[in-house]
Amino acid sequence: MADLVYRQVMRDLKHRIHQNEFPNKRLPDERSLSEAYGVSRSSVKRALSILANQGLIFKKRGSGTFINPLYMKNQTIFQYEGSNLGITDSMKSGGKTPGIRLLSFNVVPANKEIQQDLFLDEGDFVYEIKRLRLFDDKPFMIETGYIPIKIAPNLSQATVSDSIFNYLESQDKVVTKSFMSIQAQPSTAEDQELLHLKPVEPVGIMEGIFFLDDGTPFEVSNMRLHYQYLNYNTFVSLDEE
Amino acid sequence: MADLVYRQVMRDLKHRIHQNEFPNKRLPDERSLSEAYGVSRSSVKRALSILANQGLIFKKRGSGTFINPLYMKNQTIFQYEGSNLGITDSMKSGGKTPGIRLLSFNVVPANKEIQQDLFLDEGDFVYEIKRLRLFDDKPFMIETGYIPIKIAPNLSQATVSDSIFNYLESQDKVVTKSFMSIQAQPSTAEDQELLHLKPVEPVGIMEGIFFLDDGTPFEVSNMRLHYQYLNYNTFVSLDEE
DNA sequence: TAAACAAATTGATACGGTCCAATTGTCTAA
DNA sequence: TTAGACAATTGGACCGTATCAATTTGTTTA
Repeated sequence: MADLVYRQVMRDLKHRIHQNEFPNKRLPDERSLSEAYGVSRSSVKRALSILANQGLIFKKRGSGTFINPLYMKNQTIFQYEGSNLGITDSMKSGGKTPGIRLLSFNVVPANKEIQQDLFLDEGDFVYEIKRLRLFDDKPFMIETGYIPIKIAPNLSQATVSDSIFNYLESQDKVVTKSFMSIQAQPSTAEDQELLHLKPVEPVGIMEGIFFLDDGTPFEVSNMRLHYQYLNYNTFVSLDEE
Repeated sequence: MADLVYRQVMRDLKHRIHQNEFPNKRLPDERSLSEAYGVSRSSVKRALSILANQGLIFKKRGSGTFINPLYMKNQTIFQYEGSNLGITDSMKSGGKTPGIRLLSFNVVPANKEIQQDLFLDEGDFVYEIKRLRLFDDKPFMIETGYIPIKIAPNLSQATVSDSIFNYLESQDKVVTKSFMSIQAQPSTAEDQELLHLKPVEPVGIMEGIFFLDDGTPFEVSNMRLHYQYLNYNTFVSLDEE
């Protein structure tokens, strides 16, 4: 994984950018980089185009390749790079202690919507996992997830009380894609109780469908977040590449 | 623009997918496509990789390329493709009538945060444009935008009462990238008045920094949305390409 | 019949070449 | 002095090839 040429170039450039090796905010041209690294120009292009998609650099034909000044100026807002899909891991990386309290754990027939989202048939069953997520012992999110039993037939109460994504990895299944939808709503009585919210305080809603590597939809998840913990950052590019 | 080979292939494949030309959810292999379209395999790969990033298809080495079942089953949630950055255009595409009411229009010195976001120096001035956005005559969003005067020296009250992005296009400046941050908050008294909200109803906050094609940060915008209108959808992939 | 192996299929990586398009700087002519 | 022509630089598009790796399929073997 770490030996791919374009990834090496990508990583090295990222590193050099962080080291402020290009104070004039301008990278060497592609042909020079190709020669300097001893790789083909195609590989350099590939590395650069990934960095551009991540918002680190901007390419301008006829002029050169430049570092996004914002990326250097305010690194905190740019935490997007290498973003994590799983909640547990995202938290850990912040150096805080994540916690999980299992609220309920059932097997139920999939309703119409879930059938559609998870590509199931009439009569298929799913786990319904309702969990309260904690952050340094403070509850911040109510999560209701649905997972087809035929994809993970061995889910136990113990497994589900920990990170499901970590469990999956141990089964050689990797979640690398997801479709997310973000909304806001007034809090319900249950929200207020579980998340310690005042009546005027809202919840953020994140609904996600998570996919395995091969495109199989694996889980639909409905997350109700304490509003102060919802902060979704993303770099949007309309280049369609 | 429309004559690029990989875009033609991409568009044609997208079209054929919509026409349900691949009922077995499987696309022809890359080599066949290359031959059928009379283009190189590289171009086919490029087209396919864009479609994969958009979540339309999944590629599986050694097996083939498959259509994301969700993409066909529920097209409404997948409106992401070809997403629009500008508010006005996004609305129009929905077949509804967008409206703008100018609340205030001033030139003010950029504060520290704006200086940082827009890469300005101490003492630089920016337009401060506060507008109420309407949707079929119903207010749904309060937008406060800041634009450096040195980038758009000729902004007039009339210009600003219409779509700024459309104005930019007429000046041959294109906005293709943005950095967005999404949050939720209880509504303030002003929110409640302008957006017709009850006290318990929240607002969605979208903050965005918009970039011109060459990477120049062009505008910071703070958008307070009626919570029922905040619905941000996105396809997330951890492949880093 | 089932397991092991071999071959064909299919996408991934990487190279290097050709030509094009946008930008910038320079030189020239009015 | 300035406007326009020209050349050099730099990224973009596209092609074709070679090789590798994962998966599936077919065949052989125990």
